[in-house]
Amino acid sequence: MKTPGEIRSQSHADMTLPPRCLACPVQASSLCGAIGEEAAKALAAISHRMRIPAGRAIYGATQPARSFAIIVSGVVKLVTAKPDGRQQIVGLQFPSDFVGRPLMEPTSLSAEAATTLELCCFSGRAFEALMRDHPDIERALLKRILGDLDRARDWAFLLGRTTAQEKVATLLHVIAERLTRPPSHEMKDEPRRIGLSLPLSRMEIAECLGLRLETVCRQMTRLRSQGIIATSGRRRFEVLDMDALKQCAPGLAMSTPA
Amino acid sequence: MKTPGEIRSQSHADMTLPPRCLACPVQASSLCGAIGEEAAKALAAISHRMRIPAGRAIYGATQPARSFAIIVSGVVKLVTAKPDGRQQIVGLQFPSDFVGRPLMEPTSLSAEAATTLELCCFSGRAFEALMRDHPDIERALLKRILGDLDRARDWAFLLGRTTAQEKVATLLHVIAERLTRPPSHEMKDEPRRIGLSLPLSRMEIAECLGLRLETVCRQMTRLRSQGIIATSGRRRFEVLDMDALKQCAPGLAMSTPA
DNA sequence: CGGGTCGTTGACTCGAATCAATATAGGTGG
DNA sequence: CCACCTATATTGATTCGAGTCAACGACCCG
Repeated sequence: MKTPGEIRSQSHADMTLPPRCLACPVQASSLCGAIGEEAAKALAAISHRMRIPAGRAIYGATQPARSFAIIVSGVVKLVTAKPDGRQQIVGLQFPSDFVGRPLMEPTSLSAEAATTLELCCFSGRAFEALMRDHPDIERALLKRILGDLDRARDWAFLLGRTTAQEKVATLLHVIAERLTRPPSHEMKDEPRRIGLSLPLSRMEIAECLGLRLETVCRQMTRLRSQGIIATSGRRRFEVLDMDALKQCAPGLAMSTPA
Repeated sequence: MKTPGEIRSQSHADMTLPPRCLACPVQASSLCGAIGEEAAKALAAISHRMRIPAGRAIYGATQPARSFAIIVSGVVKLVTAKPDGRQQIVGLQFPSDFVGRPLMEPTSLSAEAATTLELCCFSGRAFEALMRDHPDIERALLKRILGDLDRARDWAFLLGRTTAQEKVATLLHVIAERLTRPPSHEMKDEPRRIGLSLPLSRMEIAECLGLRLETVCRQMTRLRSQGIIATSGRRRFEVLDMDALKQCAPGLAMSTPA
């Protein structure tokens, strides 16, 4: 590794963000958009794009990988599995979210690609070193983790205090919100109808919500018969009436990214 | 690494930790024990002890208080309440845990004293300023928040994938663990029997676990009839067989503090 | 010592789980 | 390209755990 001398500070002035950053769909709403220009350039210098197929584990028991990433496209599911076979998806990470556990030892939690992913990766060592040099990176990360914490707690409310109907409606609403505005768009004329590709199977939805897959099916059938959503094929689905969907969901502060 | 400012470290050198810190039961296991001596002294300089009666809100909708604290004794419950009246306790904070939301706007989450509390408080502004000057404070905080995040996700597993029996057993186990070793004691000869004062009412336990209070009662009765726990009065309870209790609880990585 | 809150227990209901049978999508090889 | 095949999704019938409603009992306060 280069000594932290002249190269870093001097050549930063004329360094420019690489084209992939300038064209990055999540730049504005991700960690890189929340830090100073100099830090952003330094971060860009250690980043590389990576494409990961659906189903692959990013980290977990098998791979305690000390490497971090920002999601450019796709969805990551965070799974806890217990020895007796039960498992629960305890969180979803969407484009612009951060994935990884800087400073912390790996736990029983694992992260898997729910869909094909495009990641902007940072090697663990380099990222942690950069955090030390650039306080604003550390601060931005802290804010983001605090956002994750809020969402984890909203998730707990969802699991503890709602009916199957509300659970399914809320999850679909969150997915629709997070996947239809890849960059944190201002909510202009929010369209009533939107169509998208569901990043999760019925089984995975059930694992998110602490339900059985049959129950998820039934609730989706119900929402379909109420004219709130439509589905075709296994993954394509459409929100026909966003307001009605929101109606079915309790509180939900979950949608807002960190 | 200690290039910046001999002056600072020198003037701090003759400062000493106040007596209340030296005698503090949670010093070693809390944030202050995870930072450098200089930072610890600076933190001590802006801290003050505060006693809060059970039931009082620490922050929340009513009081978006920008002030932070470390719990010296007592238990804090984190509550989300929705307009329709439903509410869920989404986390408990025990002695040595950090309470507050630096850098973040207040949310719908509120924190309340479950028992009488003894807090070591920091004014929000001063603490945030100190974070800027002392990277190790910020780093320690980040680690702690990551620990909270893990626990929040364990909580989600508990709510989503377990029976009423397991929920109650797990919560009692966590409470017993966290309240019987105020400082992070090494697990020596873990006693089979321990007695303590339950920090939560049956109703609050139910709110933690997404259950009804009658269900909590029934499960406690069951554990009692199995000879695993004993209760007397409303708040006093005793673990008669720690192993059996652990047996009833699934995974639970929840007990370990950040 | 009385009153009210909190806890316990019982009888019954209901929502989601479970068990089981099809139906459909979407990929594969002929 | 089509027919087949398997994983996934849907629907139905039934069971069971937790919720609900209700009564009673115990603790703790003044």
